[in-house]
Amino acid sequence: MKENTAQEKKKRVSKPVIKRLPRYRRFLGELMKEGVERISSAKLSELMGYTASQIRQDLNNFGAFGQQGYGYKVDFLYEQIGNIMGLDKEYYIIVVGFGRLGQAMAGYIDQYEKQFKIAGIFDVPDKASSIEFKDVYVSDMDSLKAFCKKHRVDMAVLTVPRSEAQHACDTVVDAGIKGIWNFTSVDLKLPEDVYCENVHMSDSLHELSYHLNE
Amino acid sequence: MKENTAQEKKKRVSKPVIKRLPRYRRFLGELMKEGVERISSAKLSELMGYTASQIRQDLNNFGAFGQQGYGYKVDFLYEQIGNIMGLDKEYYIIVVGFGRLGQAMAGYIDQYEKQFKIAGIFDVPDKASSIEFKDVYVSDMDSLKAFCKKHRVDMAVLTVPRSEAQHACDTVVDAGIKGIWNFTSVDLKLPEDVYCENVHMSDSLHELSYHLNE
DNA sequence: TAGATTGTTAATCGATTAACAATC
DNA sequence: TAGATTGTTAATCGATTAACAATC
Repeated sequence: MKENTAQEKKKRVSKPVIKRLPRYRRFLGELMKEGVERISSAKLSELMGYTASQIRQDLNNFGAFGQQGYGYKVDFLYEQIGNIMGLDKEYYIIVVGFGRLGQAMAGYIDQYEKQFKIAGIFDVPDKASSIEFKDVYVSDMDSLKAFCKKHRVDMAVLTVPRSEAQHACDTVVDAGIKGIWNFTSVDLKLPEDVYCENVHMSDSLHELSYHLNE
Repeated sequence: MKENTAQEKKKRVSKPVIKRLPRYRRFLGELMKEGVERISSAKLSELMGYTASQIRQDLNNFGAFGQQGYGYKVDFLYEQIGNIMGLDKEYYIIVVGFGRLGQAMAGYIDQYEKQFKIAGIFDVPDKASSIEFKDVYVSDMDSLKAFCKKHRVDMAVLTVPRSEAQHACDTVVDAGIKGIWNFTSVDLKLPEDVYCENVHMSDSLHELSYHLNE
């Protein structure tokens, strides 16, 4: 994972650009469904609310995907952006914390994110093995590290209670996992080589509250 | 909600600042729990990873909450930021879509977000009234508008399937709701006076995938 | 008072937008 | 070829950081 890919030849891509990538792909996916074959940055601008200039700048961070005088081929661009984000590969995920939210996320991943596979589910002993998700049993947290030694695991979804968050995180990091999808409303302390994507529900709700009062 | 509050005397506060507010409050809340009474921007900087300069700039968008030579009183600042975000008020929420995710969110709000009250729950007829959350029955979507006429409703949590998202959104907007907490992985089309806070799970997961491949 | 730390103005940096030459 | 639209360089705008006078 450290070859000199398109992403790395150029100087580091900025955070705002990366944050926009999934949305580009999502819109292109919609266009594909509607049978649209090509699109110009101007049309995409109208659709997405970014300037055409920004769209072209964003894409040119990764390569020249368009054609002068023509625009972009929708399916080609969709695929390219997918590749840039690594969505051409498969990922094995474990779910840590299998309450309502953990179950919802496992269901979501299973149903909508085909290249992400639920490899294992972990929770405290009294919840462990009392429930089951498809063909995956819920195991005791204590067996997490051993499990990761035995099976490939690329990321962990953290859906444990606030109070368990840092401890669960430490366990997962200790097991060698490098990607965390964090739903715990806590900012986790992490080593540098582990990437954590936060879904801070509480922050999000409070921001909504702010805007209602503007 | 249009008085000349502190937020509005000064020129419009920028989006990045607003996004940081909930996180400030969260950290201050932690400090309070630990019994810390005062904190300087320098200490907070260490803790949160923003520069001290940025912290002072951010706060001074809303007023002068500190004291030269002393720093900030933790509990006072916590409360002020809460006020700025409108967290001194109560909000009535309806949950639209009561699958696993809707149930998880209702549970989360009920347990952790005390000033947000679950006023009603809506889903399609065959799910309606088959389940129940605390003292709230699940009603048919068709009754949503009438419900909002009768009861105060400040926001709607959308947790319906992708395919139903825009329709559910239209229903909610038609019922006069001005705040939407959107979990549907779809960008909703909205009138200008409705604010929508998105939790795009799919985008978030794909961003994580990107970073794993850097 | 002296020391500390804010509030605020000025300087820098980075991201967005505009412009246009390259080219399909 | 003429028209359209990209890729890319240059200009602008906004956000972050630095600096320092005000003041507790």
